[in-house]
Amino acid sequence: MTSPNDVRRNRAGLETRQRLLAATRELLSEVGFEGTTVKAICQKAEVLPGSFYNQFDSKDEAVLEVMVEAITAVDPDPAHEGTDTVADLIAAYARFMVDGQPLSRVYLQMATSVALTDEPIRNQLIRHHERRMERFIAAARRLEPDRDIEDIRFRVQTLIAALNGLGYNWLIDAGFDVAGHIHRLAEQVAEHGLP
Amino acid sequence: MTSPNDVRRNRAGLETRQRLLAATRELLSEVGFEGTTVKAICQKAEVLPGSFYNQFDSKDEAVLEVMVEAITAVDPDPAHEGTDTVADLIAAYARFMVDGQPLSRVYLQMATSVALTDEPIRNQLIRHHERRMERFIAAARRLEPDRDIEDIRFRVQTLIAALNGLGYNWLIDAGFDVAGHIHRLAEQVAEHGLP
DNA sequence: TAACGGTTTGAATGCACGCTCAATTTTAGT
DNA sequence: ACTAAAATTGAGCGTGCATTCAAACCGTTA
Repeated sequence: MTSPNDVRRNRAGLETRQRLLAATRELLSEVGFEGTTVKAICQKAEVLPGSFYNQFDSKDEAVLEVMVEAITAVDPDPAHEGTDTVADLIAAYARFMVDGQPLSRVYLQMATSVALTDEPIRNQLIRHHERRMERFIAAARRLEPDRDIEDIRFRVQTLIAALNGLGYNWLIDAGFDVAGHIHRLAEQVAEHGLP
Repeated sequence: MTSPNDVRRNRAGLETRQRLLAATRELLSEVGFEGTTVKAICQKAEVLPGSFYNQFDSKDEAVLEVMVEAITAVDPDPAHEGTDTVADLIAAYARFMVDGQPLSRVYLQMATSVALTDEPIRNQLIRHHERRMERFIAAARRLEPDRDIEDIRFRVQTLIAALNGLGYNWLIDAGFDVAGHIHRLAEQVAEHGLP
């Protein structure tokens, strides 16, 4: 066991761990899961394979840690839960996309690669998605209390799908202005309610 | 060269080729690009590796063929271009998703895995996406001729992103009712115009 | 400063991958 | 039936992957 929680570590070791995690993040975001090899991680982190395995039991352990990081990073500012508006939530997603790099790119990629074959990751993603849905729905009911709850649910699902879809556009075509597009979407919702 | 166009082939060879392509489609859809190994393809097609390489120069050639297949399959009924409505196009996408399996799953996966590192595939995807945008925009202008063209462009982009996003939901959570959701979306557009 | 233990080293291991090939069998035109 | 080309066989090759390990190296603390 070399898990960081049950072993007394030196400062040097913790630094190495951080460098390895940063390298894993960047590689996952740039070249995807296939291209993220232990050798590449070690080269980027300027560390030899033996040190990698002093910090992690396996390659998957490092990758998993970055992915869980990515999933939790999508949920912005949990303190405001219960008071944020739909426009707030949409804007927060745009911010996560652009400022949250490279983690945001990892998040988008994950959904259609590792999540398909890795049961725990998939379940975590699905649970996260449901939580996000509920938060959007709560905000939408505050915005339009009179609208039918089923209708709100349907519209929120479509809205979140659109946000993710725009993210995928951006993932493939780096020139696509996600932030601008999502910002305009947020304005529209603020003015005219859910689409 | 073992390309099927410039070599005289026997019936047996063509059948083997079809079986190998079918196996590749299914594997890409079920286990993604990583899990799709030559050995797995051959086992599923009940063929030995030597025969695979009698039909294809490389694993990538077979995978590429399936991916191009998937990209072109999204464009439904090109004959109706110029007369179809937005609701038609949306409904056609729902049909492709459900009936077009396993090709539709390959299409969705591709965008966030292979397309990131494979330049030709990425360009083909981007070009395809633009063509689809134009077709939706043309239909939207027929539906609402008075609306500002930039506004239509923005709404269509959001709409297509939502369709793709719903597809990704379904990719991860097989229980998600894409067809139903997209159908409801088509109805809404038919009644109240673009969201 | 001694010594215990975490850290780094880098060569080495085993394995799964894509891919090859000479021998053999099957197909199809004559 | 003959024959030339196509298809199949399956052992085997090289490569690059994740991972291991004994030895050397330092940080920390008593």
